[in-house]
Amino acid sequence: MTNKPVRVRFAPSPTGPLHIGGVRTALYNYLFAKQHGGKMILRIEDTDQTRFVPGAEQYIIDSLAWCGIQFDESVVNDGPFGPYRQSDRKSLYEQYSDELVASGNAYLAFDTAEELDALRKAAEQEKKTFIYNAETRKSLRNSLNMSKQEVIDRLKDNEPYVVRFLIPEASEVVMNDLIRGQISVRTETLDDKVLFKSDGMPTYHLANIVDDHLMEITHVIRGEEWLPSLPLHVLLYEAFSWEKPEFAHLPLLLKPDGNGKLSKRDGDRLGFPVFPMEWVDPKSGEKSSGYRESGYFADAFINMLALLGWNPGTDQEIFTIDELIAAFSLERVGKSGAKFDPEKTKWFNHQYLVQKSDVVLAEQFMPFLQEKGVEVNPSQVEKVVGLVKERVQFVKELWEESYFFFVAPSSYDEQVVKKRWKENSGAQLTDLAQVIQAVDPFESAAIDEAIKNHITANELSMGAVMNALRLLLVGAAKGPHLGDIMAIIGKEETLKRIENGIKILG
RNA sequence: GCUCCCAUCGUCUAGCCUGGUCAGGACGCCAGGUUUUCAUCCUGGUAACAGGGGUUCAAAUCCCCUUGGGAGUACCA
Repeated sequence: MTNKPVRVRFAPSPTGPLHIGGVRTALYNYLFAKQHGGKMILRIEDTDQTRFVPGAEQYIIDSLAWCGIQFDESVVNDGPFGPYRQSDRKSLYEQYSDELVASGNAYLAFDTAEELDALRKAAEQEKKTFIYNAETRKSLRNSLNMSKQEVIDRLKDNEPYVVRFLIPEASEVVMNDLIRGQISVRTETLDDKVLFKSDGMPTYHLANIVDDHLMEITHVIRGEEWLPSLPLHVLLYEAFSWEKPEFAHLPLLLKPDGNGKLSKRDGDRLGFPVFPMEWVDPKSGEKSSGYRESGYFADAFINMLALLGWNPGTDQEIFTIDELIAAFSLERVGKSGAKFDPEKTKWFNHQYLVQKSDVVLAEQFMPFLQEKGVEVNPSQVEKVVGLVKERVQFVKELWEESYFFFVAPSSYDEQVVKKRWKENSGAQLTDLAQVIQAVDPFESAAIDEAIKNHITANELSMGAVMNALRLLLVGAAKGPHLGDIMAIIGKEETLKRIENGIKILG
């Protein structure tokens, strides 16, 4: 490991929304950078102009901001190593491509895409894979097989060409991965990847190495899908005689059912979001749900993601972002893919919801109340939220557990009526209403005491009376302590509900 | 097909490097308890070292094979 200041980058391609696997990669980069007092860089890798999706770059920026992942240098937050969008760095790459050709590490190839396609198809017919390598490159149309003059003539004729990396023959590439340890591959199995495309843009492989070098990236933390191209990247660093960064390839996020990499489609198919924020495809108009819109807290979402593939080695599961920064380490990132569990994500959200103050929750609950046409003062909502927050996972579920604080029951749960409403219930509650009427001040403890005394004095059944009372006040067999409910809705409303209920149920 | 990576409860995982605790925790599920209801909460339970060979007094742990899974295999990233 070097002792240079840590610089890591998250380098997405703006070809669509960022899914949770990408968010996790960004998160691990962020945690690593923060822990080491280093810099976190966002670099947009848009070297493929054919895959440009409008809005994707902004989506990436916005959703990471929602997650609380901040960048020290990015397309919107310029720094000393910019620009941070590869299309804006276009003019930079050709010289490096040329340098590799000049040093004999790369060559020009004039094969057309159609020719190569045909070759691949033919190979496939024989159950083989066409590889542009030592075996085949000698019989293809490239500068290795041409005289200098022929190459010059073709260039003069503006014949399209690509630059391919010349994979060294018969040697072993030995690589180190911070998570997996040493990995080695024989160069015979590698192919001469295109570094520079005929459209004047570099491929990912070239741009990524050049930019990581120029931006002085010290640690490349990326998804495991990049592991197969690590040998190429290592060879590229060696061809340039550049110092390589450390590499860490993160295990993949797998779909909850069956196998395979988690993909866009899985989310709405299985009923949970795969994106941090809602995304509307600009072409099809198709909508994909997001964690933010589904009611997840950003900190709960991040906490859940952090534990998916990494663990602290202790029993702690709830972490603030600062605790994550302090505890994170690449050494404790697992090697195997993790199936994403939507249920546990909800549990995390519940944990965070309960921890939030009543003031904050009331504030977030207000819009839902307004939507229901309920008018209440904030302090009232705070009290209600405090009483019911343990019962829900999401703010939006608060209504279902607390509507009876705001509106009188319009109907009574049939099952409960059957079970709790007896012939004498009406008479008992009429008497009880008298007792309640007399309570002053109208506070939970005082109400409880009055009711208890009344029940004891008259030798009534606590369960029978209270359950019937709950039915009239709530309309169902649910809700917090009855004394608390009555105190909050007030004496007048309490009596009204009792009277009204007796009228209906008899 | 080929190359590379991976393999502990249904899921996330600890334990593996430095062999020797009934293989630990969490989510889920089930049961019991608390409670005037429901939920929370508390207690308990369910459930795993993929298989086979070695090495060793002793293997989840070290080695090999098999099987299974994943990724990559574009002038995409």
